Amino acid sequence: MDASGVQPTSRPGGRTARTRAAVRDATLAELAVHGYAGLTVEAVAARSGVHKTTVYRRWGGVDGLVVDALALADEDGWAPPDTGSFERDLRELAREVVVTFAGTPASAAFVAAAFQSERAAAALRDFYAERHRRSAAVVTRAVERGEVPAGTDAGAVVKAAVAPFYYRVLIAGEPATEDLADQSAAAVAHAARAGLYA
Amino acid sequence: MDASGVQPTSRPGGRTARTRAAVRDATLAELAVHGYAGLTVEAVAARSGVHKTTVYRRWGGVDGLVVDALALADEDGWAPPDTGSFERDLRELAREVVVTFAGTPASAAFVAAAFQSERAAAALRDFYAERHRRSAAVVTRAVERGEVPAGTDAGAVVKAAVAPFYYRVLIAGEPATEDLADQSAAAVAHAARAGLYA
DNA sequence: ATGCTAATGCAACTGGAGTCGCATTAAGGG
DNA sequence: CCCTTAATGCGACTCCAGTTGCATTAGCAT
Repeated sequence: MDASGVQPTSRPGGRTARTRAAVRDATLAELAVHGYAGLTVEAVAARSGVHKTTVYRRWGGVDGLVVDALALADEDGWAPPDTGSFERDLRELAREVVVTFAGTPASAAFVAAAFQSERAAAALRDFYAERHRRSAAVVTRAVERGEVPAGTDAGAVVKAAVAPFYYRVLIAGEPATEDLADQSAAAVAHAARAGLYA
Repeated sequence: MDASGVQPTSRPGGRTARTRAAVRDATLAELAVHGYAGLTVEAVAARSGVHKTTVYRRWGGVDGLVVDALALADEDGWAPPDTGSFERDLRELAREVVVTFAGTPASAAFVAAAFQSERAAAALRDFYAERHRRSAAVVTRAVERGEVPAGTDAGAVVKAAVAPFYYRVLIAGEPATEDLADQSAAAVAHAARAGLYA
């Protein structure tokens, strides 16, 4: 599938690439200032210097802008932590979530977009599926080291460790701290070692 | 605070009450069919037989409609399970989340609304704060029975147990099953008994 | 270089969300 | 029962997101 969500072009030359980059940058800037609820095609067009008709034609609307921005995040070379210790890996994973939400204003916007648009929802599902696929290595290595019993559900472990932060920040509207990351990682690691995620 | 979010009326007589009930019902019906993204004041007005001007005046917009509907859920007499066992209580709590999301189309809409409107976000925060306040009894009773060490953070325990379901259903876009509820409850109970949420 | 055409720019148009001023209805007090 | 006025009904109006037809610019092949 076309990871970007933007219609492929048969003429990917200089101007087209410049347009796309300008729109992408403008989208992230607008998201940082106004959030998804305040994201408008018109503002992105004005900020990027690209005509709004062009934005509508190539991105389809605000949801397409977000999908394109999300595809960027998917293309980064992210890899899960590898500290040599299961619990420390989980802790780093959880801390990363906290830091990302605090430092990347667009992250909550991606979730907000998913609630408004099926296209954005599909892109977000793909994004998280890929993250979880990569994160499974944390559990695999723990099994190899004998820290965790074989047959442990890697996906369930990773999701249990990070879910409280998404829940607090996005659903319940509470702040999340790194202390909570330590607590969550310790609790999940303890249960996983006992074989409760098998 | 005015739990409903609707402007209080100095004439709460028959017609006003009928109007509000009709609009509330229409809102829930529209949410069930179109979700929050497809919720329009015009459709609610048409379905309820109330003029759209009235809806705008009393509810302010689509977000107000959702806030009012959410206030209803807040007024129910919900109480956390009390099975006599810590782990079974947690399991019931988690299963309730799964069942509610499967059976109440409006539940996801409340979260979606919170991403679009500060009013809705505040209402949802209040809703969850109240839920957690009531749920803390599960942990309190477990402490009294000696199942869990004193000083355990009740909020953290409850959130850890239910967060994976919100995460899966709302963020990652995966289905949630009752089997996962059992797994989550067992893992959290195990960690709590070990004093990891103190 | 030059012609073809994909990609973009541009302005006018459409449609629906939300507002406003005024008319009408009915709740509640006397 | 009648009077006051809160609450609602009603239609016209504004405003902005999104669309459309046509003009212009610039990739890319020859």
